[in-house]
Amino acid sequence: MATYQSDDGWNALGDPTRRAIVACLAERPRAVGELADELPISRPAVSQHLKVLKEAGLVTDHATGTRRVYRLNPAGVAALRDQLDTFWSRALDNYRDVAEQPAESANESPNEEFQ
Amino acid sequence: MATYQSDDGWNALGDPTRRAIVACLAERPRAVGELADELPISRPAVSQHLKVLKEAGLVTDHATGTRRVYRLNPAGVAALRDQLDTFWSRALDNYRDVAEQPAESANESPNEEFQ
DNA sequence: ACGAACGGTAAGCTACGACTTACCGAGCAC
DNA sequence: GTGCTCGGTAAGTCGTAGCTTACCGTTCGT
Repeated sequence: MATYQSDDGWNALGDPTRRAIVACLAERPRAVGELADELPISRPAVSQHLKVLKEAGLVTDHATGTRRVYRLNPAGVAALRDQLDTFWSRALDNYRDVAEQPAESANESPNEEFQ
Repeated sequence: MATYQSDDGWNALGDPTRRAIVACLAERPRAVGELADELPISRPAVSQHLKVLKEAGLVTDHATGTRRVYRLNPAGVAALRDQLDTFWSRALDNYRDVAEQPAESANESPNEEFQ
C-alpha cells in the first residue's frame, strides 16, 4: 500500500495551480467548494486537480455528507522530499571526488567522462 | 546567489525527461552530448531542457573547450526540499490542532470533518 | 416526497510545451 | 589557414494538459 509513484508526484506538483491547492491544504483541510472559492478557476477544474493529487498520493479525501473534505497527505510529501534528499546527497558524494579537480582537465586523454 | 525561484524549480522537475537528466547528473557531471547519448531524444532537445534546468537553478554549466559540462546544483535541489519540508511540517502542525479540536470556525457542524 | 447544495464526469476548445530538422558560431587538431 | 566536433538557437509540427460549460448522481433539509 501507499507505494506512491513518485513520478506522479512530481508531475502533480509541476502545475502551479496544484501547488496552490497543496499550499491551501497545508493550512487546513478544505472542501472542494472552499478551494474553488479561493482559486481563480472553476470548481470542476479544482476537482480534476484534486484527482491528480489524490492519484499521486499527495492528498486524501473524506466524505462528510454532501461535502468532500481533502487534506494533505504528509507521507506523500515526505516521499518526494526523500527523493530530493537522495539526489542531493548522491550529488554531493559523487562530486566530492571531482570537486577539487580543477580541471577540466580534460586531460587531453581521449577518455574522460568527468568535468 | 541562490535566489532561485522555486516555482521554476517545480516546473522544471515536472517533466520526466528533465528528471532523467537530473538523475543522470546526480551520478556525475556530463556534457550535453553525453546526456543526449543516454536519452531517447535529440541533442537540441537536451539543450533546451538544460536551459530550463539552469534557469531554475538546478544545474550549473561550465565550458571546457568546445564541450560544455553540466552538473547538478545541490543548492537548487536543497531549496526545493526545504519547501517540501515546510509543507510537510506545516501540515503536521496545523492538522494536529484540528485533529483534537473538531470545531471549525466557518462551519459549526460539530462532527467529524476530519479523518 | 421535492428541491437545493455539493461534487464528480463528459465533451470540447485552446494554448503551451516538448520534440524535430536546419542552421549558426565557437574552439581545437591538423 | 581548413575542417571537424560540440552545442546553442530558430522555425515549425504535434500532442496533451488545463480550462470551460453542461450534465448527472448523491445527500441533506424541509
